Amino acid sequence: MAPEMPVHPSTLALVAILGPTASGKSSLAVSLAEKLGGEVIACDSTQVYRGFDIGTAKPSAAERRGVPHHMIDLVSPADVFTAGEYRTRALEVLADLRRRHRLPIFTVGTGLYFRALMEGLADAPTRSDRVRARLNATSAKRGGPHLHKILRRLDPAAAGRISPNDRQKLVRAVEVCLLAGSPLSEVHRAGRRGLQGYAPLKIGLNPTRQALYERIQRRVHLMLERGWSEEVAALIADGAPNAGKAFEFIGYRELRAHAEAGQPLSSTVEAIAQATRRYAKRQLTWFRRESGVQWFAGFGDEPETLAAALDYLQPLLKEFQNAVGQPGPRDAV
RNA sequence: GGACGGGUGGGUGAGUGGCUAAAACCAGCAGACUGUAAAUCUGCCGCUCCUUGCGGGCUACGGAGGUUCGAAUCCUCCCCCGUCCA
Repeated sequence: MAPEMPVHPSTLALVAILGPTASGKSSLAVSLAEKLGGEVIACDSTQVYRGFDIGTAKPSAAERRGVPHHMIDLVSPADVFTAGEYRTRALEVLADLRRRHRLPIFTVGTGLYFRALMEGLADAPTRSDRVRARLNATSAKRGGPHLHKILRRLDPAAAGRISPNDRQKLVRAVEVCLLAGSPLSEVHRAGRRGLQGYAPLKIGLNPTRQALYERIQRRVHLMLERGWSEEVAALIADGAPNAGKAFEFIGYRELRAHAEAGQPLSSTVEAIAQATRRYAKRQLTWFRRESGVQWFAGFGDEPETLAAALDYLQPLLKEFQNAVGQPGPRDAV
């Protein structure tokens, strides 16, 4: 989307490709990077984990075709990575690309991370495992709605927005209230600082539901053929913690259950495909709300989609100085 | 050929006379989501009409009849499936 305001000389373009899993974001990103002088920045909560490669659809060296990729393989399986860390580190990457005059191209699978980057996060305390342990213990003892009662006292407005059954969000809300010493709603009201100096050009991939579901089904098999089970076995052998966040990822939890409890492979495959479909749906729900997205009907690896995306982007990119294929910085207007 | 058991909404499956358009779960669809987000949570889910109401009509528990004020639920016959006996 073209920026509404007059373009300040220091404003740079930023391309973001949004789409559900298996819609071909990575492929399109690499092609665009080649054509436009860009580098790829993954915006994906799972690809930051080292060792979790096949099931997170991390692009292989061959698929990257020499285009630099960022925000991949940042942490080990035992770590907990968060939206806040994503923002911090992605800002560093952006600064680096700015210095080198490269066009940032995001592949966005995790809507929250992208929003955290673009709109910022409130100045809230980071997660505290100590507080969480306490909250989880009491809520386990006193029942689910107990947390909700606490939150109603601390922050009635937030309590109104969060379901009494939503333990995860309740824990976070209470945690912030306790650590910040003021209601979460107030912390949010204080505002957040969004990304400055960039004009986001958003491309959405939206193949038909049926085609997407078929591709998901095929991709599960493909990943297994590439050695997904072996990867999981190796991760278990290397001591990747069972309780760790990374083993919550789709497919990894199912394959671990398959390896450990001996679930039949066919039902495992079905479970993975199903979970992936539901995930894709949630992603689409999120992306539909994203403003200024130019939607394309096909998959990102189809030549027509690439051509259409270029048609859309190239005229817009003329305004900015960080896209190659342009005659450099323009000195006359 | 005989003896049992069973056929319920897209699937699994509860329901043995009215409170049942029919539990629950799954699938599907829609939505929310500011540090776990591939997570977590919410709503809808036979068709249809409108004055959108704990509203009206229609269709529905293998098929056809019957009993009853009232049947997915009881009876009769038929069809299909499973197990066992011949």
